[in-house]
Amino acid sequence: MATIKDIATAAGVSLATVSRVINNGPKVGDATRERVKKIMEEMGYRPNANARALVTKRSASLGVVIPEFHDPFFATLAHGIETVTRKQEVQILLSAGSIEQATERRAIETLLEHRVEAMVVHSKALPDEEIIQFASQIPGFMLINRYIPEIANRCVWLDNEAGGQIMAEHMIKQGHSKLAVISSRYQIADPAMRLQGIRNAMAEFGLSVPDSHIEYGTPDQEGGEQAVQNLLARGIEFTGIMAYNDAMASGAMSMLQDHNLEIPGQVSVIGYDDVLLAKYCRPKLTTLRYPIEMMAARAAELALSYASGNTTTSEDTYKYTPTIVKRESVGRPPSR
Amino acid sequence: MATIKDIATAAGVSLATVSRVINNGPKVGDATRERVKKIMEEMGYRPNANARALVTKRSASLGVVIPEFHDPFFATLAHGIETVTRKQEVQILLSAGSIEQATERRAIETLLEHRVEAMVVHSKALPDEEIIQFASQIPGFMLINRYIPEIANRCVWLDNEAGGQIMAEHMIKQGHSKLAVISSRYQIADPAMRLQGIRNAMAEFGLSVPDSHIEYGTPDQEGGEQAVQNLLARGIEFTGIMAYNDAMASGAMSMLQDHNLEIPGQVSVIGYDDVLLAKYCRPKLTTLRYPIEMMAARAAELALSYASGNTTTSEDTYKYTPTIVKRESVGRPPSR
DNA sequence: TTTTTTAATGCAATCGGTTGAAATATTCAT
DNA sequence: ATGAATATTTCAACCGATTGCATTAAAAAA
Repeated sequence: MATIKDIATAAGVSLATVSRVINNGPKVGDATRERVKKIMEEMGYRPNANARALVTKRSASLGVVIPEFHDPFFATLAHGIETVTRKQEVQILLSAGSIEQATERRAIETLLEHRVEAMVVHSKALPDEEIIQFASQIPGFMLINRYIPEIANRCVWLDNEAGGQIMAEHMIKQGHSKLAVISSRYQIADPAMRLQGIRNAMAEFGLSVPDSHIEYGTPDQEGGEQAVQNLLARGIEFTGIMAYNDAMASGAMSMLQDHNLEIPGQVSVIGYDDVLLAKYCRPKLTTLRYPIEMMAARAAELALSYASGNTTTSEDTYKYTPTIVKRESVGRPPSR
Repeated sequence: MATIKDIATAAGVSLATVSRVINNGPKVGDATRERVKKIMEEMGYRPNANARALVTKRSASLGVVIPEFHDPFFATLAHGIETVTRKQEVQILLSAGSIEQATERRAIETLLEHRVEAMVVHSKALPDEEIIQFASQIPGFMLINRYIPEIANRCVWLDNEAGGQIMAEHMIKQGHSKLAVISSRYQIADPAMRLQGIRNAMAEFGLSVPDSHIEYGTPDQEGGEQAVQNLLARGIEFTGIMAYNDAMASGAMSMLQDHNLEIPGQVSVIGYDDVLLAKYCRPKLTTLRYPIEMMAARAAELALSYASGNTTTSEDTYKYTPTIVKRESVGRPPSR
């Protein structure tokens, strides 16, 4: 592959001049510029991004750490980031860290080795201190879906508790009082916060969620199916189910339907996240909109902005609150 | 960020020695090795991947070009790649090219600038010659989901025609003879090939697909909904629908259900791809399994292998054939 | 103890660019 | 025509590593 030196030789000019042509720098005569450009074209020259990053200390790329691509939620997140990197002509360097301390750490370190000056990180496993450490080390470090007060202006996050509250309030206002909860068994903050929000709302109306009405499962369709199965097997009575996410909600619906329970006629189901699936399943899922794409885009913009030297003017905080999306899976409880 | 020189100074040794410690090279005394390691640890040293790539001409990363992350199909593809890069400690550099010549080309060129020696490319818009050109330029270039005879050993692809055939045969064997087709309106090879396969199968049984029974739409849920709407509006009679992909199939099912048509009681629907959605929708979709994750992993392995100097022993070809996944959306046609 | 052999370390060139300062060429006003 | 001002172009140092070769120190053999 042709180097800048080859071009310089072919064009009969110095390296410096070629470099200036490449970067559309000033101080190059029009004639020379054209000639060099033509030769670059002919020789199929491509600047070496590594060499460039080395000397400029800028990499024109944004690092992203997510647990996995597979999950539609993270795919949407990635898509949000992509919309801004595309606009800014920045590359995406992806590193997957699967909700495990070691892999998350490794993922960030790899990005660090590539000297990406901006990164959007989704980390649930690393302790606060370590994240703070990274954030202070990397100007363009942005944390998504997690809030750490010490680095508030580096966090783009969703108010999970508010979401839980909104979810429960909606169900209660529809007339439900016997509500079951399907939560995630993973020990990260989110399920706990959503549950707390639910509890708050229930308390507000003088209700509560007995432990017997809470089932924990893997946060996917199977988890949802099993949870409902358990609930049913234990003979729990409920007219509504609040799920940790849409996948679980969808699994729950499947299982309910298998037991010939009508949705929302006999049981209402509400999800969380509003991923694609919510629109595709039947009945269409009433859920909470997690504006992850927008949030991811915001995080990417901020990361890039901080990386290029900007600092927050105020102690901005990037908190988002989910909103309810009413579709078909929630209705009034059976009158009986 | 500390450089190798800082470490060398701190440890009182030369750059070369530090470099050897980093790379676990030979020719370093045990005592020195330990001392240097300790200092690297203390100073939080991270080798600069750019500098390294520059001198070694190897980047330890794999480039990926896909149209978008959002689509579950491509998310799965990316996931397949990730399983192998994770194992081989290789980074993923993602570049999105949205089924447009210009962006696809740009995406590949960007990867080229980063001197990634291995890449997995999903390109539908670039002409054969250009792809061949890239392939000859880049030893580790692998093309996924497209077959170009001249570079057969660089292609990992699905036999779309066979898929169409299997799909139609299955429907016919179930007893269907009045079949409608919902295809994609995008002018890429895939829809045409799937349709051809369908035609072949029909012909085999003395049947055919009149143009009136084919609807074209965007390859997503809306497209599927509209297609069915059109079919119904035109008063076409059919007992089965063969969709271009699962999203369209799911849209089709929604619309059929909105018209109180039972699936599969009155109308059977078959999809293509077997993405997550197929399991989540109701009734669960009978579809063709597109082993994209496995294929992507294979492509990534090959890319990495070619990149590190291996060549194919034979004129291997990496063709995959879809298999049918029987779920709930296909049954016998109404006896009437 | 001296000479070989082997192990450990350092030197210095190199990868492909960027960029401030110096050198050279060109243009303009006088 | 001449010196000053301005526009082009080149020089050379540097970014942070790797690596073949030379050098030095230590261990083994004579």
